[in-house]
Parts: sequence; structure tokens; C-alpha cells
Amino acid sequence: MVEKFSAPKGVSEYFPPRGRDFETAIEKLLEPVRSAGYQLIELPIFEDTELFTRGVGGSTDVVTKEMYTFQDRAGRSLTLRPEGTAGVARSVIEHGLERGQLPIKVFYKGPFFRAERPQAGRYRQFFQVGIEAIGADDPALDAEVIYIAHRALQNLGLKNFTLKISSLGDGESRSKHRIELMKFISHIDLDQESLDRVAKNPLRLFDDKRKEIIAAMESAPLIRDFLSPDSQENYESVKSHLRNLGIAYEEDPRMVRGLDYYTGTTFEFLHHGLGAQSAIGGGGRYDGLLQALGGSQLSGIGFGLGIDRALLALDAEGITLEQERSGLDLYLIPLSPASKITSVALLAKLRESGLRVDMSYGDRGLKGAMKSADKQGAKFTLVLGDDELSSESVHVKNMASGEVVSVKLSASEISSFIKKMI
RNA sequence: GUGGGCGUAGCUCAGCUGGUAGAGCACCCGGUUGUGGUCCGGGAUGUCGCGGGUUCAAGCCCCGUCGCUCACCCCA
Repeated sequence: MVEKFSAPKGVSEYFPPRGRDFETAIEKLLEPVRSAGYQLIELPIFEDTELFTRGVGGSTDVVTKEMYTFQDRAGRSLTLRPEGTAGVARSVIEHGLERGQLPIKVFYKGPFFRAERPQAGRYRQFFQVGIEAIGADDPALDAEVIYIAHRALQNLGLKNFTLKISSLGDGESRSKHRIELMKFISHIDLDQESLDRVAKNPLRLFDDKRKEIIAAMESAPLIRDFLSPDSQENYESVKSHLRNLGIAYEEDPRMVRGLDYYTGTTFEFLHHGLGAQSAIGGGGRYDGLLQALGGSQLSGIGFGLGIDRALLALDAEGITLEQERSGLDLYLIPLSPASKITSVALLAKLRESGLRVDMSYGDRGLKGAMKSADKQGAKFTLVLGDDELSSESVHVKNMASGEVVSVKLSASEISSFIKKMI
């Protein structure tokens, strides 16, 4: 025996029958996205490393210790994308989309990579669908993006998720808050590791799960008390749109997002039942990102939803994704070498006629082949042996009723017979 | 990076105070010649994660190692 391979540590994989759920989940999540006019943007999985350090932010864990970075043969530093927004922004700028119709509305789906220690719901390669609406700084658009994420999760069938929102305000609001927050934190006794994190981004302390830190942060100054009049008005407007849309939300002034580019409206969808990782999606507005990447001064907003976690959430709620038209319409069972030749040709023609058809490969016995047809959920089976060849008629069995009917041995006759019955 | 748990058939696991491996599911074949789902009978499958040690004897004990997993951290 040669040594067997195993997948790289911490990646998520979906194989049958789970692969079908994965595929279906993406489709369901995307329905509300498409119906709101968002169009696909398909981007590279690796980008210039600098795009992420500058875009996502050097103070984030994502950039400082979770990137898969490598050099190509010419010595360029490339990184497997840890998130989607930076790449979208890059592409928008590079191809001048920002000079066209605004807002630009795009969606993406695919794998992302972060070199973390894996655990329940956290993988090194994981899948997201996300949208970005760039070029309109309008609270109604913030509400739309949140609404779509909400609809997407609902459309999957999820019920037990909650939405948390907050506003990080504009630059002025944030710098005032930061000063006060730093003052407050300087009175807390912290270990070196926490001090390092605070130096990079004091907000992170709000996210600490240690009891003593939570207690100490109880009376910390909150951003909502530092919002400028403009930011305040904007935030109120977003909330009123959400109420108008019938979206239940909870305000969480202590919410922290892991990426540096967020400004203004931020939000997170949480689901308990996934283990320690409770966020199944999140996003927010980013005012300075485009400019930081060499583009124009356009603001944008978007979200990312974790497909892996959404599937775990479905499990937790005991929901099975309903597959439309699953299983085979027909299963062919050839019983002799001669009938096999006919079967192979017949199989192709039936498939071309739009039916889902498979046949028994490997010269199995009739009984075994029937069993296999049953396992695959075939609605009809067709037995083709030497007798059928000479009489030019085949036996088609309805697997649900057990009824067997003779049909003329011709692809079009069989096809129309099956189509009539299903 | 830090800590806990676990590694026995494809899957889920059992294996008592050490005596050279088992169940259920799944899979394959058959139950009188060519028709599935139930039932019955039969069958294949493991270097018991790997390496070393203790012992007459180790899946069970000891050491090491690798892997998986959960949690911290962080986040989708």
C-alpha cells in the first residue's frame, strides 16, 4: 500500500451527498441578490499582497498573522484572498467601473483563505457569497444590503438568526471616541498581549471574552455617544429604513468588526448552534477604501455570508434543503453484450431529450441493478435484454407503483412516455 | 501561538482487572432461470494512527511522535 494523502489541515470539503446541499445553498443565498440587480464579479483567488495589507488594514489579525502569502517565480509577493471586498475594490478601480453607472452592484462567491487554527465552523479554506454596492452614500442602500443578507438567510430556510447593527460613524466621530476610549483603557490592568492589541485597535477590547475584561469594559465610552450630527442622522435613517422593511435588529454599540476599512453602518448576523463561532455573515460601509487603493473618493457597502457556517446553522436547526427534481427519471438495465451496445446509444439520446438518465455499468445482475436504481431514486427503470432487442419493445417499470409497461424500443417513444408520466 | 479531548472495518462505535479483534449501518452475492424497497442466508474489509519500551503475552500499561477535534485568540 502506498501512503495515502489527506487534505491540507483545516479545509472544508463537500462530497456527495453533501455536495448537493452546498450547491443548493449557494443558489438559495443568491436568489435575493440577483433579484436586487446585483451581477457576478469573478475575481482571482490570489492578489498582490499589498492590496490586503493596505486594504484590509495592518492592525488586523487577518493581515498580521492569517494570510497565505507566497512568492511567484518572478519574486512578486502574492496572497490567497482572505476576504472579498479588497479585490472587488481593486477591480472596480482598475477597470474604471467607478466612472460608469453608480452604484455599482456586484456579487461574488468562492473560496477564501485564512491560516488560523481550525475549529468548529472555522476553516482555512472557507466559502462565502458576498455583495458590494459601491458609489452611493445613501442610508437606503445600507438598508438594502442588510435586507438582502436577511432575505438570503431566510431563503435558505434559517429562522434562528439575529441581526446586530451599529454605526462606527465618520472619521471625526471615531477619532474623538478613540481618544476617550484610550484614556479609559489606560486605567485597566492588562497583560502585554492585550496591550499590543489595544495599541493597534482599542476597539478590539470590546470583543474580549474574558470575564474580567468584560466587567472592566462595562462602563467604557461607546462610539454611539460620539457620533457627529451627520453620522447620527445617517444611522437613524438606516434604522428607520430597516423598521420600514420589517427587519428586526438589535443595536450593539460594542460590536467590533475584524477588518479596518469599516466606517458608518456595520452589521453582523449571528446564529447560535455552530459552536463558538457564531457569526454567519456580516459587513458594513467603507468610506475610505477605494481612495486608499488609489481610486476615487467613493463610498461602498457590502456583506459576506459564510456558506460553511450557513450549512452548519441549517444542521443546527434540523433543516434539510429541499432539492428540486432530485434523483433520476430513468435507469437503464442492459442484460447482454448486444443490449448494452443499444443501451449506450439509447442512454445518450434520452439524455439529449432532457431526461435525467443513468444506466447500470459493470455488468451487474438484474437484481443488483434494480437495487441500484432504487438507491439512486430512479422513477422508472428500463430492462433491455435479447428478448427486447428482437421484439423491439422494452419493459418500463414505474418504481413507485411497481407497474410494468411495454414501450416500443425507440428513444423518442420512450422519452415521451417518461415525460408524460413524470 | 496556548490549552482540553480523541485516534479500532467505508461510517458510527464496543472491546471487562493486558491473553494475539467485534456489532450496527453501508457494500457485494444468493433465496430455483429476467425485475427494487421488507425479510432470511452468505461474503469481503482492519499492519487496532505511527515508532519505541515493559511483559511469556499489548488495541488495552509507559514514553515519544503524527493526525484529528474542540476551546482561547480571531472571524465567515
